[in-house]
Amino acid sequence: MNSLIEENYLKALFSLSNSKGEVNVTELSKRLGIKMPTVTSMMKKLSKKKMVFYESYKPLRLTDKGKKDAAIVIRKHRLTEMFLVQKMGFGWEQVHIIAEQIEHIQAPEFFEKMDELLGFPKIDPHGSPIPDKNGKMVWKEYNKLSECKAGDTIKLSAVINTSGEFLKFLNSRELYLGLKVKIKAVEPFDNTMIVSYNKHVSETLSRTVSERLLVEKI
Amino acid sequence: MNSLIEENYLKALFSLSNSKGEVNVTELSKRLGIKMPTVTSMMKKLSKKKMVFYESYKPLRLTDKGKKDAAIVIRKHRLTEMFLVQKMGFGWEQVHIIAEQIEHIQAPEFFEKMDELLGFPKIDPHGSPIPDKNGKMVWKEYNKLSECKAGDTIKLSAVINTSGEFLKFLNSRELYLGLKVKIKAVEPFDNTMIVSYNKHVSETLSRTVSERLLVEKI
DNA sequence: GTAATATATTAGACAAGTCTAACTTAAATA
DNA sequence: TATTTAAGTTAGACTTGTCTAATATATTAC
Repeated sequence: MNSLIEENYLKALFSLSNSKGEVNVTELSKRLGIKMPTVTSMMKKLSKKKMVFYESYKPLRLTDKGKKDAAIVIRKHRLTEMFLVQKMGFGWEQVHIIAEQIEHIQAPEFFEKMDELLGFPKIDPHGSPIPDKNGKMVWKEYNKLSECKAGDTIKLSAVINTSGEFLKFLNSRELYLGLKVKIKAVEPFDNTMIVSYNKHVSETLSRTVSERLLVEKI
Repeated sequence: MNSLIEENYLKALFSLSNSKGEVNVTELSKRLGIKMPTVTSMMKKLSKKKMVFYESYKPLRLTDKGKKDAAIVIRKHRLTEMFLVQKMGFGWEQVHIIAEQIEHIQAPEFFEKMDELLGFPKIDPHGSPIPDKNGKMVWKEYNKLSECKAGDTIKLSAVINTSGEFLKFLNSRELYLGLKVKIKAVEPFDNTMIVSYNKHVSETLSRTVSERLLVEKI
């Protein structure tokens, strides 16, 4: 079992590893707002617990166990955020700080239940994958279509919040996962997108739609 | 701001004071599973913080501030339990340990939201009052009617889980708060109660009903 | 009212997590 | 390559919350 504080180190190390590749003590120290000597001593401790590979002056790396434990904390964070928004009516801007606390609750059933009530989402509304209860996660961070700009060519990769209505809409326009789409223009006024794909030379997608489509740039 | 650990001391002291009147170090120590010298030193600390009145060898007493802070933790605990049961589908036996952790989350909005989603309950399903967000609580612990026995005379004091259906049922039998009721018999088989009140010489109440009625013994 | 017992406190140690100051190693630069 | 600078570590102190052993105060019983 990891302490709350150990969990925070693991989580920070996990997300830094994913965005930067190699992680050094300075970066981890900055991310956590904790001085370097403290970080060093925690790395030694986590090394003893087989959570990180640590050698003096070498970059920091999580072990498989460390990765798993970190992913589970991230899972709890993301499920909590979604639960707060979708089931309790909070706004997205409010939920991060609450989830930072709830992610440390030790009660797997609690998060299983959230997962169930949310319909077992695989990706959160930011396009970040939600690890499963064993810490396994689909390896990709997606962008929202709404964040792309005119001229981009992208591949549709996932959808958020798969309501029947939305899926029906996608079907009606022959939009499916894996599809290559070119963004022809973006209306500055209401962010409506004009796109083309396959035989569809000019299709209009509202902001409501483009925010629910996750894509990879090509 | 109190630490999680301070909160646990306050909570324990609060509930012991309510059930026993005077509280001594031994009792608090037993309740918390923490050795007496540790308790003594925490009492000194909480005394410095104006949370408890502490004098060597004297009984322990919470200050108004201490009571308020304790009541807020209890509020969070009780709201969490109700939320877990009523909104997330947990069983009553599962929720206590989870609530013990969530009660320490520092995010008033989170508990306000639970309160709202639960319809601002004043009493939890055990008949214990839920303090308001300022730590004020109605001073009474009720018993469930279902826990009374044949021969008891009681006063109906509160109802749990006030669905429209249930209120309609109470109305139809002319059962109202404040009513004096005599328990004539309890069926050992299904716990059905035979009661009399006013002009109703013999009325039958199912277990489902008697578990939702909170009473005071007379 | 004194002895025995129960209750409470003091003193000192320990673990976790933090810090600052001083020192070491590695990397960058001239 | 020698030097300067950046990065990392060691040493030692501090805080919070815990413990055990020893001591002090109340309470109970005779």
